[in-house]
Amino acid sequence: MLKEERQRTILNEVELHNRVLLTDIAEKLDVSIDTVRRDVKELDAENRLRKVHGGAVSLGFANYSPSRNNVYALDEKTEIAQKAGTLIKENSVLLIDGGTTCLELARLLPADLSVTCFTLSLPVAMELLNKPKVETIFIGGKFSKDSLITIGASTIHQLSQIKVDLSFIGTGYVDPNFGLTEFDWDIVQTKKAVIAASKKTVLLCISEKLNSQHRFKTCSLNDVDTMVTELDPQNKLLANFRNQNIHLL
Amino acid sequence: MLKEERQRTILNEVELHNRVLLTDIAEKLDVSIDTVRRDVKELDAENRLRKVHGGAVSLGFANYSPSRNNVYALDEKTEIAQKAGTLIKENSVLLIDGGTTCLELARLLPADLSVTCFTLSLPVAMELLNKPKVETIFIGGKFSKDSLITIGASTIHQLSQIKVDLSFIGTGYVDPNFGLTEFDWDIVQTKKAVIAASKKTVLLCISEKLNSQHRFKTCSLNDVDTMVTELDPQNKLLANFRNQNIHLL
DNA sequence: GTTTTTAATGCAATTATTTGCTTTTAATAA
DNA sequence: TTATTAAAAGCAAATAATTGCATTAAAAAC
Repeated sequence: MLKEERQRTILNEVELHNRVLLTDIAEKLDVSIDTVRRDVKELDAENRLRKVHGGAVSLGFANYSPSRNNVYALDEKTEIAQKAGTLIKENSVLLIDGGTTCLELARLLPADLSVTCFTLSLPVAMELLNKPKVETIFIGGKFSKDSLITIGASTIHQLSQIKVDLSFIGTGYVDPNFGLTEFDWDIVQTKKAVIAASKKTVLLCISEKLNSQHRFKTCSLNDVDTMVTELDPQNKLLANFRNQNIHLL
Repeated sequence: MLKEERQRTILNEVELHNRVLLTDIAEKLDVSIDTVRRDVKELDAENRLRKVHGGAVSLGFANYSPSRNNVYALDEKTEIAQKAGTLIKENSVLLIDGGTTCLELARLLPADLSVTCFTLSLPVAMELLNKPKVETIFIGGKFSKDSLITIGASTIHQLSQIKVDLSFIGTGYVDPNFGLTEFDWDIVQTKKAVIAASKKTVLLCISEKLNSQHRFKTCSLNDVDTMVTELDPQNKLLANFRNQNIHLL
């Protein structure tokens, strides 16, 4: 039997059943497990399936790479995400909110970082699933089609059941006096629940949003522990945010 | 024997069987293996076949373009999804499982269909969020990186709290006697919970999976109400699946 | 028609791949 | 934790590919 035939058969099995055991394949093809292992290794290297301990799984839809071409102020957000990343400790339990800045944080998580990560954002979850050592737990609920996060009573109830070490949130608007505010009431309720579920909360916020406000209040500025912007903490734009019992990064 | 003639024969063999062994050809044409090797090398250089260790394969055989839509047996799955779609009633509450066939169902939901749709699959959720009139509710929990669905105690508990009109599930393996089986124990538990949370359950399954089985059992065949394959319900491949108290579509 | 040149083929020696087996190391499950 | 199972690494036998060379067949030149 030709190697190509064998690999074709393996791919078929994987595509058909999504997941196969090397031992099953070896038996089916009547070759040694070593051969199957080597084949699967090759196919994995060619990105035609994914090798896992004891078998192989279909790539299927797993290779999702959303285009981040049209992200507003991507450079600033990347800068923020990088700074925020330094706050993460190995083996801690995180919660990552929605929004493009938080998404960027998820994307930049190192591949060798072991953490447990809750999220209620669909794009963030997609990113986290690319990180081999991140255990991802999704907070379910009704989806907001606009923000791609889950919202509503069920989401909030589930958040009330957990307490994470560190959460990263975004906000629509932030002001030294009015605190964090949003346009959408449901989102505010969800963010409140996120903050309540966190020992410490980190706000990721591009400087452009500083000194802006809207109708619904999420929390006061000193309810969050750290605020990360793309600016140097000494920057004078942040003057009003000092002396607010908040750590600037 | 002319070289041209020989090469023509080789190509015929390759097209006919998708693959050939050099030794077989040499014997069949009664020339030395060297000659066959040289012929195949030439044909490979002319891109008329692909030379591999020990033989040759047809171009179509190994043809794999990573950019192309990568879903195995997409046509069959589309056919299944279309048939399954006819079972959906306006304003009903659905639950859609993971897997590429279920994903295809989600993709093909009409834009004007108003339904409430639960899911535990991340890709399915992505699709549903494109449907303006579908209210999407995600069943949260720990993510399986392989299958991109949520699994585990929390997921199952949440499933126990709901009762949907109609659920669509896939399966890894299905056999008239052994019923629906899977490779993964966690997935079986989740699927059990899905079935329990449904007034009616529809199994989407391409015919290639018929009469296959694996180690963990999800349920018996008659625990699902309808099975949809790409085949005509009268097809003889489905003979063993009739008289199983199951509706074939 | 003969000679020369060129191409095609088969053979043998060498080199490279493939494969299964064994041992060691790593990962997972109980 | 310990026991079990899988992966990796190294080895050896079998098989395939490559190369150079000799022989034969075909084509071209004289």
